[in-house]
Amino acid sequence: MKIATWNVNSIRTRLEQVTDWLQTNPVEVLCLQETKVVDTDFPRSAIEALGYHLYISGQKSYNGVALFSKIPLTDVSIGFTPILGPEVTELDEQKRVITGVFGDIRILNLYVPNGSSVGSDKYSYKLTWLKTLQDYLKIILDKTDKLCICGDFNIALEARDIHRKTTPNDIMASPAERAALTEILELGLTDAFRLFNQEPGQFSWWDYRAGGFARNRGWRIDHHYVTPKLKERAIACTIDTAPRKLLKPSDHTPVILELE
Amino acid sequence: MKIATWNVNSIRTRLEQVTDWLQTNPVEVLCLQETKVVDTDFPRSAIEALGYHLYISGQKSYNGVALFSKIPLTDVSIGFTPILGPEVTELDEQKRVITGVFGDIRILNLYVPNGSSVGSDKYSYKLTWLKTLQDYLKIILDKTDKLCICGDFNIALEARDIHRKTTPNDIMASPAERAALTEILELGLTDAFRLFNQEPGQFSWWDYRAGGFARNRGWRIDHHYVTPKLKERAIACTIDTAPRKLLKPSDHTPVILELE
DNA sequence: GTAATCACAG
DNA sequence: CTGTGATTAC
Repeated sequence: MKIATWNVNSIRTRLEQVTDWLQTNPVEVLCLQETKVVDTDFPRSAIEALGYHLYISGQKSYNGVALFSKIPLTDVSIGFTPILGPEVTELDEQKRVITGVFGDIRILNLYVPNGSSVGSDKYSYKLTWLKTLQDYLKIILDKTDKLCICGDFNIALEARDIHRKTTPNDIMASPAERAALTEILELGLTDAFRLFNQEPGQFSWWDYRAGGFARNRGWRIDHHYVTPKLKERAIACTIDTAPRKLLKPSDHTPVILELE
Repeated sequence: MKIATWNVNSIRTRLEQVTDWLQTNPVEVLCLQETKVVDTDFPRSAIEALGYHLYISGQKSYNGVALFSKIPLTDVSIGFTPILGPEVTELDEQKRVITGVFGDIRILNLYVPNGSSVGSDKYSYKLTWLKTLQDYLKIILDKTDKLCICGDFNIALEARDIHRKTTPNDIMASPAERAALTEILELGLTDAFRLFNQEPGQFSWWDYRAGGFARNRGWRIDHHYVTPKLKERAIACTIDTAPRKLLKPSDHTPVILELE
């Protein structure tokens, strides 16, 4: 089975590209981020017409996540609150978390905050959010040993995941962000992409500005993280750059994990 | 020779439609209104590539007029000020007037203010502007007997030029507007379109809202007004509705005057 | 209904 | 550079 993740930067603007992609890439599960639309305006029918069940959590203008699945998901939940309780409802105002179970695999789709710039209020929010995610995962991992977390993490952990040298002041590569994500992975999660590919220059996002894609000035910030039980079943993990080459593309491109 | 007028509602948005139209309608002169772009950003080269000389006067966001001509124009001037002097510079802040001479014919391209609603500040501005136009034309007509004024007048003089009954409160059909334009025409100008067509339901503008074009709920507000010497040479005056049928059209469509 | 700008976010 | 949304204008 295949599980893909794609930050589409507006599902309404990208709908045709998403449906086209699903027709040539009929993955079992597609995790979207930055849908940028409230649930009532989500273009459900175009996706349902392709045989997918939809689970969505969106807001006006910003953020928003969606899960498309070939079979109905069970135990779907939205946000941190269902697991962590009412102390975290404020963090759920931004729609960044949705999860459900496909067969025996829990899939968690995340849109990690960008953080804007190191030291900003948004940076603090990102670190708080990651700490909360860690708390959330501890509970989830008590309940399942087959978890696949995927999404736009807005963090690149290693130099080879970035087209240029970075400094501690670079958002998405700062020590505190990397430490927060590393602590999370130490709960027992593996970067599925690096099971199969050790090359530098493997990117999933290229800034729209200054011809980032044309010059391959990208970052690998869209990830699949899996528990040991799923690591055993991983067959491939690939980045599909084709959608990024289209006219009016998202700044991100899909990443696909294949499990047996 | 053919002289066309077209309110394009943004030359940048409509550029391809304009160049397509000029290729099938290689008129000698095209007068544009509502170009909505400052002169430095006007897409000159696409028009020049079709063999036209350009004379433009634009501003940011609003208004803006342009003259395209197959041969260089002489005695080009912009605004009322070159003729009426510094007392009218304030009226020239909005770019609505451009003129030049093609062979022996002076062409004056106008974008008359819309006026918003009867009694508003913009309505007063429209009436003041029309009074100033009258002063301007008195001087122009002292110098030439071959004048063709064309543009978006934002006034329909007769009931047959409008799809519905109007009241004195209707902008573009109010008595004061009609009187102001009638006084101008009494300087010796003739509506070229009505030399050839007496039918009602001949429109050049349809509101984008409520399917105005589909229901033919239009107004004839784009005109050619000519002096007697040009009236003698007029062969035809037609409205080309084809561009209004395209995807993402201007709300106006071209009107073409043919002279011998 | 369509387009332009601005402010905001990424 | 791209997207959304508020605003203004026609």
